[in-house]
Amino acid sequence: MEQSETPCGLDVSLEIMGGKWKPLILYHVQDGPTRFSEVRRLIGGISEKVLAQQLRDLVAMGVLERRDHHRVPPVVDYSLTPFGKTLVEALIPLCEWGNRNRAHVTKLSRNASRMKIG
Amino acid sequence: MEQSETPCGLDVSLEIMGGKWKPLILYHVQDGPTRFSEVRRLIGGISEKVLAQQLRDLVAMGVLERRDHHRVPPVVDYSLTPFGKTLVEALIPLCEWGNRNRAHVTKLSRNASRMKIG
DNA sequence: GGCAGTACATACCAAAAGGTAAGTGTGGGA
DNA sequence: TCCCACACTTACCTTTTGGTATGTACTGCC
Repeated sequence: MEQSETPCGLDVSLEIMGGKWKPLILYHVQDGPTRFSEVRRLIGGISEKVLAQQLRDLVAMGVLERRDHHRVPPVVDYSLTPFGKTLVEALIPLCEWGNRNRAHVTKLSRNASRMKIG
Repeated sequence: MEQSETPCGLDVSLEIMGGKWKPLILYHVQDGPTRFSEVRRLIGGISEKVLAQQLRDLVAMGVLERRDHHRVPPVVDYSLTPFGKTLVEALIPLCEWGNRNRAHVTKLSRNASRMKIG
């Protein structure tokens, strides 16, 4: 990206939210403080280990805030920082694009894997 | 994602453009037909092998079109399909977000790696 | 023949990301 | 005492992605 001549900030955005799970985590936390187990449930299919790791990164990058309620059993929730909210706003178009094109892409994926086999 | 209760199409978008290089490729091809070597130059830091692989995927998913000019030396260019254009449009907010927050994120990255060492 | 330019492909490996299984700490209740 | 719920952590492994080095195909030129 260092040699790019056009202004593209995707390297920056991707540094924060790149990967399989971070975009989804950010999306699902947008409605307010969300508990670890609830984040996991909303996303589906992510292991506790990977979720913990990804949340830790997002907190470190200042887009998520972690609040420990000091209870037993533990109660911890995660919410977007103001900074994080700006990022999620930038993610929404991509989310909507996905929704609009879900059927089409599903078909494409099937065709693509057929071509690989054939 | 299957168990998600809120409509989030990010799984779909990420299926097409997920990963280190695809977003950047899509961004850099938006101005019209772009040759393999030019894509590589614009992006910077990507190997020929990985570029070829990523372009192949994007063509397979119908967001890029490959045109071979049947010359020697070979002349091949890649351009966005109409479908691909809609995707790049959805990527622009993320790109702009990255540009706006580049300095802030650079600082965060430095702090994050310091914390890991310390 | 060798060399050039271009767009790949192949072989093998490194690095990163993700996954499964089991473990830890804490207070509360039976 | 044991068991529970919750949010993690640790150990070890698998899968995916990216990387380096080299090779291939093609025509034209010296």
